[in-house]
Amino acid sequence: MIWLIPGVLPGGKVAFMTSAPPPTHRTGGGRTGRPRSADADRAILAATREALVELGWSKLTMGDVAARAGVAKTTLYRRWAGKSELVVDAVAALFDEHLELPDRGSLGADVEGVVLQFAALLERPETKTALMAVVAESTRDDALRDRIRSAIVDRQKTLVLVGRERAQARGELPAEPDASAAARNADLIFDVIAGAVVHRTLVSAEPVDAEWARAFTALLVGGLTAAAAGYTDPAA
Amino acid sequence: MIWLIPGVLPGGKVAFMTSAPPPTHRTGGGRTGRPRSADADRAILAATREALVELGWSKLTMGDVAARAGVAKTTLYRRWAGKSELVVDAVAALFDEHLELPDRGSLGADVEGVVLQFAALLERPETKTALMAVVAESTRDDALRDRIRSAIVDRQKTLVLVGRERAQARGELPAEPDASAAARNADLIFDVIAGAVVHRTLVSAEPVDAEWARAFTALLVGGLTAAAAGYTDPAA
DNA sequence: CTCTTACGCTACGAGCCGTAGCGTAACTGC
DNA sequence: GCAGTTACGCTACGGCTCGTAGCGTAAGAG
Repeated sequence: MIWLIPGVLPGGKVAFMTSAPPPTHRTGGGRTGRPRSADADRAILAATREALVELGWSKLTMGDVAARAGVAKTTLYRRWAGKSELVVDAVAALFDEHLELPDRGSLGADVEGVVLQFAALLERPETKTALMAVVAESTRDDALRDRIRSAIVDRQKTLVLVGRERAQARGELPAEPDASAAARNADLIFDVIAGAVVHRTLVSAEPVDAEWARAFTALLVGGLTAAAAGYTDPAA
Repeated sequence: MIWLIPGVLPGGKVAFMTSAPPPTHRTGGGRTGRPRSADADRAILAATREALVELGWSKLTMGDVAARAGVAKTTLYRRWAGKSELVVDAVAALFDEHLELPDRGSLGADVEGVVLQFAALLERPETKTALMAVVAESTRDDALRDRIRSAIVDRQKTLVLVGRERAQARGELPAEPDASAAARNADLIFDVIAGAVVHRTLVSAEPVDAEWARAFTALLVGGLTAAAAGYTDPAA
């Protein structure tokens, strides 16, 4: 059983948090009783990020976070089902704050921008140690997977959609024939960009610098324009 | 301090395992004393894979694996420093067995083949739950990172190098100007392929089917040939 | 037959988990 | 104000996992 409760993240934006029991997380209106402390939320999430930097994912404990935040351990468990859920919300706030896509004038420049931005986010020790861990956890927890998707992944995917729209408006890319093909294509591009940056940063453990971003962008944009020109396997 | 000890994996191939104390892991010749049981090695690694399938990474414990393998818990700790190291060796054996690159006649066909092969490996519950977890762990453990690299990542990268060599022999791709550029390029392609497949499988949680593999291959090969034709950002 | 190393077993302190129980604090509606 | 309701802090707890120590035994090397 999963409850979806609208909650307010540090950025002031509304997100959805899944909690264990029915935690009635409202901010302004409604029910009776003592309301949950928004200060506690902020303190807990900030403490979580701090603990991630100092201890990393595996050595981070709920008790430690509670102590840092100055709240009781039970308060954490009243709001989050466990470490994974807590950490997802804690790092999701960073994605909220640091992802944007200013128009840089060309498809290539836009791609390069988003690559560097995403890479900068992944270079942070909080995200570096947390992201793969929660993804690993999500392979056995569908609710957690949905939480990651809505709190983190979808925010990145938006950038791809915006970038493609701009490129089409500029005439750099053709319009998609139908909606489902467009969606498949966007998913593909998203997996390629996000996957390459993540793999470079976390598996190969080498920096996404300007040079790499340029080479990657050339490869991707080349592929996109080639595909637009009707490329198929020459051996087929 | 790290020791590198040649050991024999299930496939019969020789791999390198890092153990905590000086465990003198020899098979045929050398020192005095009772030799380590190769049967125990096989049983432990098989038990680890079995436990990964049933329990997943987070609920797998050293005690459980020892019980399944029919050995004492202390024996595990005599050979592996902890859960991460053990799991890396356990899944590395799968990569040894299931990665190969038959010549399919064209660059596109080779890419598609390796994508599907890698995806099939990632669809297994053992690898699915383990790979991201150990990568996450490795962000705070350099020795573990090296172990992952030599036991898993380098085996995949070899396929990229073989594929490129073939493509160059076929005339599908030009020869590289210098060695360092060639290495950078191979790293880029590797991060793109492995990253996209991993991201698609584990983050987007959608299958790498024939259709996706074809679309991805078209994108990548298109980018490679475009780059070979001297593509640069048209807005630059 | 001795030396050396690996193994199985038991036992242990330490740490974290997640929850129960209780008294208190904060806010709502009457 | 006052009752009703919900959140909070605190304490305590059983249960589990960790990683190690100690000891007697098993298996090869010389």
